[in-house]
This record gives sequence, structure tokens and C-alpha cells, in this order.
Amino acid sequence: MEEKKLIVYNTLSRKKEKFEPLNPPHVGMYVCGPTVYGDPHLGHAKSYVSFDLIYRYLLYLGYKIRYVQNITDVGHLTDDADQGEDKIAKQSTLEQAEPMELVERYMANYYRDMDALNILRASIAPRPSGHIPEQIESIQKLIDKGFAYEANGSVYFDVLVYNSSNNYGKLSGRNVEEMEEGAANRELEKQSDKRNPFDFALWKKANEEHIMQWKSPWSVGYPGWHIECSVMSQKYLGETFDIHGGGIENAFPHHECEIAQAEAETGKPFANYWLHNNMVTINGQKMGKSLGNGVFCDELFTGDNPQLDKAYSPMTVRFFILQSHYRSTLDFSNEALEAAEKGYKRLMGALKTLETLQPARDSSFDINQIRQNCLDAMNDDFNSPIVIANLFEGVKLINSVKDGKAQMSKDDLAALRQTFNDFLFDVLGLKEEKTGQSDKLTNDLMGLVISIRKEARENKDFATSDKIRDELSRLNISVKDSKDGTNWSHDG
RNA sequence: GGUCACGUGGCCGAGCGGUUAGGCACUGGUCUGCAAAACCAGCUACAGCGGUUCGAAUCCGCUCGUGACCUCCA
Repeated sequence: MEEKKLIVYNTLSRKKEKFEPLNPPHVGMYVCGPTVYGDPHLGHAKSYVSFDLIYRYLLYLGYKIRYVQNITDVGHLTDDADQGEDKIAKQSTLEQAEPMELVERYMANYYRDMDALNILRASIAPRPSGHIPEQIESIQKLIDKGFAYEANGSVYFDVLVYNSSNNYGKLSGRNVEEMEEGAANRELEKQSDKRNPFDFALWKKANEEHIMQWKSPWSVGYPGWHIECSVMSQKYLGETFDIHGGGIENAFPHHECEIAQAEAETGKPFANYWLHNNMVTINGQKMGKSLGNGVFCDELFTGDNPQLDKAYSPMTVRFFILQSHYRSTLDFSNEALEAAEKGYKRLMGALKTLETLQPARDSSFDINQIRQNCLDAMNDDFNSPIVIANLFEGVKLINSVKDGKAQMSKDDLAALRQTFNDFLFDVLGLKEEKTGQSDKLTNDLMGLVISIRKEARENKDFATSDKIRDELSRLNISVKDSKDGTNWSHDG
């Protein structure tokens, strides 16, 4: 096991802190998952690639992690405000009638795309619809303790009561007084059931249109959207656990409310480390449904979106995401994606070259420095861009050795392979993409074609050799001549 | 209106007071029948204006710009 000197940025303290789990080597991590009411988009990709990086690095460090990620299948499925009621209403009644059909479909799509991005699945993926009794129980406890009140069949969390003994707003840096002013300025609609505008729902009485309903002591209704996360995280990770993650846009109110609920109920700290990833912009603009510039993962992989010049493979997308830090915004553009694609291919190409290198007596480069730099980068709040920069140092070295301009000892060759294996595959989670078929028949046929071209070249019949190369190029097969012979590769 | 981030070379993106980030693109060179790939070399920025400091992209202030959030919206 590598020495653990991991530093993480904790939103709670707004500082980088040494990571010290409660019960090493065990680590409990909860990350807010998707609400499965639509297909996963680039924003999901960035978020879950980011936490996959974190998960993978913790695994790499030797921690035993229980990773919990919810799949929200409750409460928000009546209709979509941005889309307007018409569109939903005009869609088949079948689609609206059974929300669990939608859940199944979009959940399948979610896993399809996340799997393609080589994102490891969570240890447990709990769904709030399966944890209604636990949520009701938690709400009841909050009522009993005086932190919540019932009004017309709905139950609300009393933020002022909580704030008198706790600090509501400690995660997002807000305080109740400011929020009162802000609320006054914005003249929010009067929420008659609530004692205060910033109180939030624990249980909502369902109206007729609401299609998912459960019985509770207060009404037939559905749980509020914050309670699922505090209940399910604590059920599987304990009252206090190590890491809670999610998108920065959820820090307030969602995560703030989770903390309030959980700490009100248990009187103990909820999560010790709060990690938040930043968002995606498209051509410098926010990605949003209302702007009509959203890009679904699937569209990215197929190129089927007007904003895309072409398709980008899942690993290109993953590499692109990892080239920026998880806490930075990432600007999406075709130019940037294409740059990532080329860089990724160069990286993977060098890896293949590495397998063919012959050892020399000694090395003209310090391999261990690359490995150490990668470790240092990851230990500093998961700085994947720096890891990648260091792997490119390795690429340069590999190619130099191949060109006979540098040399590497047997041990160093093995060490470099190990470094690439550890960081490129295990930590960054990149993998070789199978492009096109390379079965035996194809290989044999290509061998034949290449040998014919070789003969032509030897006879200086360049018209024929170039024709072969050009025609192959039209099949997306590229031919590279070198002193050691000719290589070919097929780009799907 | 409030709270909080951010603004880096043609593009994307690290950087947390003093040292070349890196990738892509571009230019020149090597190699090649020509390409491609690869290697070598070049391009060397930090929104603007002040301030602190021996020294600032990095700290402070102001201005401009962008973004997130501000409670039933995921």
C-alpha cells in the first residue's frame, strides 16, 4: 500500500484537509446520484467520472470502501416545468401512466452510458421508493424532537428551531438572517403551510396529478427530496460517515438540508468530508435545458447532435473530463474534444510502443520521478490533469527510446509499465477501446494487403502502393511505414 | 438584490509568492519514394487599474466580464 498522504478539499471548511477516515481501512462514501427522469448528459458524465476518479484512487490507496449512490425514482416525475405541460400531456398516456416504466428505462440508459465511460458501479445503489418506511420513521423522529411540524398533511423542517441550537448554512456559507433578507427582496410566493419561507418539506401531501403516492401518518403523499439522501446514506454508512459528494449546484439547498435533517435527528456530525464537483459549460455558456444546448452522452458517442462535428468515443470523453480538475468548470467544444481525442490516441499509442521496447543497460531518465509526481498530484485533491501531464512525459520518453534517442534499463521499463498500468488504467480509469474488428481473418487479409504493397514499394511502383494506402484510408485504416516494417490500425 | 466561485498564450487546461506545466493547433528541422507517425527546436500568456512585497498569474482593493446557488427546482 502506498503511503497515504491524501489531501482533499472539504467544502465544509473551504480548505484542503488531510483525509482521515473514521475507521481505517474502511471508508464510507455517499454520492448523490441521478434522478432518472431523462437521459444522462455531459454534466452527469463529468460528475460521475469525477467521483469515479476519487473512488478509484481510494481503492488504489488500499482503502476498503462502501460506495453508495442513490438512484432517485421518487417525487419529481409529475411533469417537467421547463418543458411545459403540453409536451408531456401530448406524449402517450402510457408514458405518463406508469412512472416506474420511465424509471426503468432511464436507469438502464444511465448505466449504459456510465458503463461505457468505464465508471465503476457503486457498492449499493439504493432507491428511495424502496426506503419509504425508513424515511417516514426519520420524519417522525424529527417531529418528536420538535424539529419538524405537520401542516395540512405535509411535514416541514423547522429551520429556525434547528438554527437555534445548530448552524444552518454551515456548508454553503449562508446564514438564516441573510436568507430572510434575500427572501424579502425577492418577494417569494407565500407558502402558506410553512412557518418560514426557508423551511423545507419532509413529506408532501399528494395532489391528484401526482402519480407516486404512499401512505404515511400524515397523508397519502411522497417524501421530500432531501430526506432520501440523509436516510439512505445513514442506513448503509452509519450516522456519521466519511465522504459525501455531489455536484456543487446541490450544495444549497440539498446538501445543507441533508445535514440539518441528519444532525437534528442524531445529534451527531453527518459527513466529515464534503466533496463537490463543478459544472460543464458549452462554448463558454451554461449547459441547460432552457438554452437548448444540452448534449446527451449517447449523442456524444454517436455524434448525433447539431452541436457536434463528429462522434467522440467514451474514452475520449473521459480523457477530456480528466484533463481538467474536478472542482473546475469544464468548457466543452468540438475543438477541445478533438484535441482530447488526439492526445488520448497518442497516449495509448505510446503504451503499445512501450510493450515493444528493448531494455538497455541503464536509463537516461528518472522513471521514479514520474511515478512520484503522479502520486503527489493525486494526493493533492485528486489532480488528474497533472497526472496526465506526467504520463505525457512518459510518452515522450517511450518514443525517444523507440527512436534510439534515449534508453531505459530493464527495471525502469518494468517500472514505467507499472506506472502506466496503475495510473492510466486503475486510477484514471481509461482503457483501450476496441476499434473495429481485428479477428484472425482480418489480420491475415491485412497481412496480405500490406505484403502486396511492400512488393510494390520495393519495385518503386508507388502508384500501386499509394493507391492501396489511399483506399485503406477510406476504410478508416491508417498505414504507417517505419524501418521495422509497416503497421496498420483501424479507427472505428 | 444577496451569497460564493472564476477570468491564463490560437483553443482546452494546470498553477496556491521566486523555477519550462501538459495536451491540441501552428512554424522550422530530422526521418520517409511521398505521406503519416515519431523525435528535436520555436511560439511563452496570465481581464483592466491601483496597492503590498526585494520579487505577484499567485496576496489586498476597485472596475469590467462569466458562472453557480438563493427552498419544492434536480
